[in-house]
Amino acid sequence: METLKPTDAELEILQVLWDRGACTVREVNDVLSVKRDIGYTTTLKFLQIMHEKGLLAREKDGKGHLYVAIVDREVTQRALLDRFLESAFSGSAMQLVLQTLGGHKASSAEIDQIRAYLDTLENDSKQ
Amino acid sequence: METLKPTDAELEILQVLWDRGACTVREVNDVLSVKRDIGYTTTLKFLQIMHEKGLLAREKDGKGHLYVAIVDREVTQRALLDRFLESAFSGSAMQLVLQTLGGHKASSAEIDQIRAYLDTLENDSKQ
DNA sequence: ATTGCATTACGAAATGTTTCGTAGATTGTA
DNA sequence: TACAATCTACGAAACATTTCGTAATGCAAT
Repeated sequence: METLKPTDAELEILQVLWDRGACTVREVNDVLSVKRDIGYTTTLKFLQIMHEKGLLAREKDGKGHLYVAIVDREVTQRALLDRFLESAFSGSAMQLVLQTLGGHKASSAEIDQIRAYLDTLENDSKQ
Repeated sequence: METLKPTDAELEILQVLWDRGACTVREVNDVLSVKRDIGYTTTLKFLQIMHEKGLLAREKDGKGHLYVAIVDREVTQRALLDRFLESAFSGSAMQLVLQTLGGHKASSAEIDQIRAYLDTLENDSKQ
């Protein structure tokens, strides 16, 4: 089993498909075009490559195709996170969490949510 | 100002230099060799490239050189984190924190440390 | 059936990254 | 001084990723 390691462009497309479900090439391209210049056939090529790699499924839809993500969002994020944690933070989850909390203002509600989650972590470890 | 975006190999080397301070090519190569096969001149080439790019400084040291990281560890990690957060988690710091806490067991002490930090965050926001 | 338009398929150029071979330079020691 | 060991510089191959041009195909409306 090949390690799950989408390229930047592939990840960009996965986000679109995770958010919106099955899409045509044109739909994906329209979304990507908002953020940056990209040709239609470039987007098409990415989708074809990702389909070959087994990241996406596709089905016929009238003239063209619908593409849909096969790989699970959370599973993929977890794999990416593990890799990133190791390469950028030498595996220190603690440092990553503190840096994240420090750099991106969280609302009181979010802070409470994290507290609640910490509580469950602590309780679980005491079983 | 060019965006701070070290490649994987460059990041690997930065970690070594951040941990150990100024190093010779041989020292860096010895560290990298523990994790994977890599030729001496490969390591040398990386250090030269990183020096050209302005990521590293170097000074003469007897026969060879000593290389030292110019870019700051926390600044670099922050830049990497921002990019990663956007590309892998669509910018949701919350999701990233929860996934990190969920996947990597933290000690009670670490959990307490995070709680303490959340407290300061909440207090600061009330000023 | 023919035309026109959107789509697909293919291939390859352009770019970025990693890897190392080879040649030449430097230093310490016999 | 000359030899051996170690280091640097350079260039290029190997590999991965991104990008798009062009040609072929499918479909719909005339």
